[in-house]
Amino acid sequence: MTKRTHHCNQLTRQENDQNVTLIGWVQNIRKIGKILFFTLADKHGTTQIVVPDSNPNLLQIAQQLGYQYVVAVEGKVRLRPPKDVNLNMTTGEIEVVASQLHILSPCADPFPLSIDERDTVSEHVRMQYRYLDLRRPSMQEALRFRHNLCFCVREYFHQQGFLEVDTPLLTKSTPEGARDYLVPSRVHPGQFYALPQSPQMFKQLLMIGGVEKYFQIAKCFRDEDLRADRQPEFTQIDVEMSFVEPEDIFSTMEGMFATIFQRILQQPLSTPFPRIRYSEAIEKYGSDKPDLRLEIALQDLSYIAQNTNFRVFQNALQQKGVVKGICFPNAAQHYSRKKLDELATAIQDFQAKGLAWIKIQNQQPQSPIKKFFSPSQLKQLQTLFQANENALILIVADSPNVVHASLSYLRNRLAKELGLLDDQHFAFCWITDYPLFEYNPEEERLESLHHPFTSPHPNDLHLLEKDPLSARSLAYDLVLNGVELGSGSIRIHNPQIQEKIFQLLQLPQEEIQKRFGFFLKALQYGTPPHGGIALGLDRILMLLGGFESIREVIAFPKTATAACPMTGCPSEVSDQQLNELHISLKKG
RNA sequence: GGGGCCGUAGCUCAAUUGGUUAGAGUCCCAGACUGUCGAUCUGGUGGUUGGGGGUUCGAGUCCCCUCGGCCUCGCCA
Repeated sequence: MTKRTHHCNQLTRQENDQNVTLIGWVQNIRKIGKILFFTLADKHGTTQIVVPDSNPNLLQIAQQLGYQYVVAVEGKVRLRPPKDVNLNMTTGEIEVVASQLHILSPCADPFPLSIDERDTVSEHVRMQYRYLDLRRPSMQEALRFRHNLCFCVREYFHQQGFLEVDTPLLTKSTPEGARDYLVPSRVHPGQFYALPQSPQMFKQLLMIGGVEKYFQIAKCFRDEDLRADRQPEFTQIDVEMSFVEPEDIFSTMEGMFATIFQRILQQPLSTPFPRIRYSEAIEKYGSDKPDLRLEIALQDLSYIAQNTNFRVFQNALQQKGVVKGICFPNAAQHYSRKKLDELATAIQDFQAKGLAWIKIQNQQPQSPIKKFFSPSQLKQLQTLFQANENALILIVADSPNVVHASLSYLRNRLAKELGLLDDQHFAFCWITDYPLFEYNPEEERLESLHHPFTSPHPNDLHLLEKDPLSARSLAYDLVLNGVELGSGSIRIHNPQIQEKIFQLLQLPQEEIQKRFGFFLKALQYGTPPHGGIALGLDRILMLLGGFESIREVIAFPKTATAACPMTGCPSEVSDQQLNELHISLKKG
């Protein structure tokens, strides 16, 4: 095959007069009289090729060229006439005068999408022809970005003395948590492997195995409904360390991000990241994944509300609810009655029954509920929210969960609508001191908030029996710009405590042995204190790269229904395959 | 499982209150053009309006079902 001597972003006036060979895809052909120009593109860039009128045989071959043909061009570099220099191209000072053209591969017509970045192509078509979509420079850049970041992560952990260890993809189903993807066993009729939701138990077993510092860029699988930032298979930066406390994990990960920012983004990153206790995050921002690009916090006005005549506030407070609000300066004129109604409708998703609002306009509070407040109460409100002219205060009265979910949503939504969020700014924070358990009212039992291997907070061990819901854990989340990047914890290394947790989760002894027996056994043989974290690699790339969806940083992503329009998976399989797997399908 | 938006030429879109033969740009084909670079100019090809059913004199438009895409609530230890 013809070998290329240069790539398509390489030639400058330095190479003037040199004989070169380039190989690439034909981008666009311009025929002017008897001269023919075309742009040749490879992954590095583009170069203009001229087929001169002095070579009729070559022109004849050039006539056969079409969009996205793969062609090898032999020719001589020459400087363009000064008036025809194209400053938009790296190679715009030169062109290659073709002496030979070899069509290596023609391209089917019609071409199903445009490679040109200036054109928009629907995402469905992009997914169907992902291999063509990938030819777009922005997608090449996204793939390179992902590679560079992974490379940087591996180098960082390597230098810190970590070992990257592969863990199995065919493993044991451990209910609790997300729905598993199952793989039927041919050799064991009626039995199934599960694809890992995370390598959780394996990385702990590696600690028991004396590895001390483990990391892995690990594929994980969860059979749950999708979102813009959720795929059925995704990638985690998975980390586990022995003999550590939370702060050791924090500084290790901060070091990783500092390295990424320095090498990949070439911008400074301020460390350490702020640490915020879970309870404080909920009180101040209504969420355990606050967007700290925005300083505005929620305010509790229950003490004012309880003295007003407003029935809605009274009722909420009587039912152990709260009245809280959030104030946006300079927002009043942007929110008409109609838009405020839309906000009220939107928070119905979170079971909120209503939205109260106050605008400060012409130095006066304007509000449908103004009549329920005395002048001094209005004054108190304005002071509490530091509400100046043109401020907009949004208030929700309900149970704490509803109030926090609603106001957190409104905080994010208005910040976005008002253009207060700079996507070039990266605000990290650690959320700490999570509760160990939450109550599942449907199953009438406790559930682990993080996972059942999470160590209780040492100061709260005494609460496990009498008030488990008040017990804190040594779990933590890392949040970036309002998105949860991942979570981790210090693990339980004491088999008695681990068994105690399983009991509190009301797992029957038999069940515990069946699911986790091997793991409890392992804990008995000298388990080092250990802990770790797992971060969503795709989400990190999405945020640092300024993408709207993690699909943009995954070469071959799936749709919202977990399908692939390109390969057509999932798909039916033959009866023979099913027979071998001892599976019969339900009719209907 | 629920809610919202969407589906018209290969691609990106338009089509008035339900009213003539569903248009435009681009792509492709042919011709013209000796410095273009999203070339330009002239002409041409290209349609099961996602699919099925219904209402109507008449459906891209209204109704029902269905398929597909995107967003979102629930869900995601």
